[in-house]
Amino acid sequence: MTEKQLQIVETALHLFAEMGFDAVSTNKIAQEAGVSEGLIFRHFQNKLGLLNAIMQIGAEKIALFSEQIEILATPEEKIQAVLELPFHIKEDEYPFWKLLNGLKWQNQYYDQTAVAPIRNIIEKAFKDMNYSNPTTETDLILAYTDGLATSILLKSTEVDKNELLKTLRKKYNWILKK
Amino acid sequence: MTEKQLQIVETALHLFAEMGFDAVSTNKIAQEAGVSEGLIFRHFQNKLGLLNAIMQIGAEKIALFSEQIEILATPEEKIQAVLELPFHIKEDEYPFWKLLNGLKWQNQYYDQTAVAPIRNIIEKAFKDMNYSNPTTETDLILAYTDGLATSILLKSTEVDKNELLKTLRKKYNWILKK
Amino acid sequence: MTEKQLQIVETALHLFAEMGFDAVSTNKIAQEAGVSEGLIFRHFQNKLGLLNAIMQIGAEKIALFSEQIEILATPEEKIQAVLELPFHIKEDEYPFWKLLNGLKWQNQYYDQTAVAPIRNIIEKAFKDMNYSNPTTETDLILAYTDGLATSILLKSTEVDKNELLKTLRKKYNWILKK
Amino acid sequence: MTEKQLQIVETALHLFAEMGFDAVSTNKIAQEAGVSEGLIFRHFQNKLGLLNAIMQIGAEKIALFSEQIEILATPEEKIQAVLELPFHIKEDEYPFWKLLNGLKWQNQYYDQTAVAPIRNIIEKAFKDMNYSNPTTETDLILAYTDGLATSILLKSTEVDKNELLKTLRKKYNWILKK
DNA sequence: TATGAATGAGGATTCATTCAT
DNA sequence: TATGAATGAATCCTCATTCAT
Repeated sequence: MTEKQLQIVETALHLFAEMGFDAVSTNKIAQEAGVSEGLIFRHFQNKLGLLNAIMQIGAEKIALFSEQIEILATPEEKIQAVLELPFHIKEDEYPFWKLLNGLKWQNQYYDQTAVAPIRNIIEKAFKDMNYSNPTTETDLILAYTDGLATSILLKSTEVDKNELLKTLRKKYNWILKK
Repeated sequence: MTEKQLQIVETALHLFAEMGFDAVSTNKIAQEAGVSEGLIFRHFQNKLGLLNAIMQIGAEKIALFSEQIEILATPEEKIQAVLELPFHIKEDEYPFWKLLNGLKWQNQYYDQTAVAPIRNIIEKAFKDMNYSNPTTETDLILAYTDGLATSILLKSTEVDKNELLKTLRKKYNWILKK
Repeated sequence: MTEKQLQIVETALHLFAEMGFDAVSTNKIAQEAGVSEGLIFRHFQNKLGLLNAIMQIGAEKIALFSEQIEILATPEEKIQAVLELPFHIKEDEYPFWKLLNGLKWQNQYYDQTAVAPIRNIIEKAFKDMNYSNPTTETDLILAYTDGLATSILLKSTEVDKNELLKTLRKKYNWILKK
Repeated sequence: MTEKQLQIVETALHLFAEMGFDAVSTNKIAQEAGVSEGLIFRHFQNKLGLLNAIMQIGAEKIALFSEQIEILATPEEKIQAVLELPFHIKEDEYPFWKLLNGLKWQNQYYDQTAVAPIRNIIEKAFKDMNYSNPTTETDLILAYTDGLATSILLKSTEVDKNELLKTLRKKYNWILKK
């Protein structure tokens, strides 16, 4: 990716994350990125192509996350790691996660392949732990993860992440109790 | 509200919920509602006015929920009731909740006054139970609620709600453990 | 058709005829027609829809021509009538014929169904006259008609139509000779 | 002309001929010619310059035709030769003639100097034959030529050129009759 | 010579909104 | 109340053209 392509992608990501894909015009992206509008289309074909490029970059980051989790020793550690994922998102990755979460609610654009690897890890972990209903347990864990991420991403200034994590950890033995 | 106003509101709600506010044109709403485009503006001033009307109706429903919860006897029951809210959303209320969740990620449109009453209930419940950190506990409960709602709303066909609720309930004593 | 629709169709026809379909912008049509650009799309969906509307109107005129020719008594009269068609095009119909001729050379847009009825008349006439090769004779007549139309439409100021017709008529007995 | 220049000219000619000058983008020409878009402008200044280059090459070919006709012995032979020109266009010259014919109908682009020499030959021939109205006779011959060319160029697959020429030739004595 | 990134004006089209009826 | 014609600003996108390499 050239520098200008990166500028476009970064700018678009931030704008999409804050305002939503449809609420951001290509003109606005171009202006804020300091490039001509035409350049967006030369590099990404169309607005959706730009979104896809952004999502692909994000999907690669998620894949990295997954790999790091998969090498953990025990299923319990894996589950805990996923549950704590929201707490380890760096601030500069917030826009991507905001975008991903926002798109979930628009069935024209949402492609859930990006997050699928994470679900697989959890489901396998519960199976390894011989849970009778690994799918349901997975749903519960992911719902919790999802809710925590939402809280952190949207209320970052108000929520005390450390306090939240500390309190969450006290509940682990119960969360995992069969 | 006249019948035509209702048609407009209902149609818009469904479309907004599935596609997102910005992705739905007033023309599309008018067509699907079987009314003229002008009528939307006569009744709701502008597109945002229509959204506000929808949100107000929804806020009233949430207020009803809140009232029903507030009359419960113990704080534990209240917390449990909130946590189980997602399981009691009727299918015809899905669109409103989808819309609300989608809008959360677009800071131009989101108004969180609608859901504030619920937070107040939980926070007060934890205080009544003499928790040392009621705010954090509230955040955790609401995050879980939020995640469960997301799961149910977006994967309604795949998720077995009964199974999920049964498994969730097994964890209550721990969830609430100080 | 409302008055504004007619204005659009008329203006577009003239511009398309003089400059070619692709060389005329919808903005230009709107300005010259004294309407907003949006109105073109409300009434005709898109630029091609506008072209189709124009062509349909023209096709109806051609159909009228055909009917008038078909009621002639003898095959010879019919052939002569077709050959003289170019001389009877009224000035206000020039734009349509210019457009039709220009489009012939662009295989994206050309639809030859409009002129098909005329060919049928000629071919049948030659059959009725027991020509051994009615198809070829038809090709020759239509080529001549086509060339005459081209000459008249493009060089109207320079060509003396009366003189041309007079000279043409001297050749009829030979043109039709088997 | 370098090889790349030729590629550009050839490709552009074919595309212009099939789709029309305005309907072909320089980008498309570059892609189909396998060169960069910038090269078109280095060699031909602008899109119109490319068209002019094409037309000039064609004009030279027409000039060659003219010379071959002018050396014929009698005026009758010359007229016949022009009338039969369409039958002697080689398939690889079709695109140029198609382009020329298409441009006739777009008064921004059309330059009729290319075909002027042919008209002069005919007009002189009729004068040499002491026709009283050589201009009108010329118009008729050229209209016929033009119509025949149109038929051959646009319906090459359907029209049997040999049959057409044979039938045409039967009519010569009459065509030329004063 | 040749490339391809970059531009910005202009393209068709859609949009929310207004207005006469 | 309700329609639907009409608007014009804004949308996404394409275009011919330029320029650094």
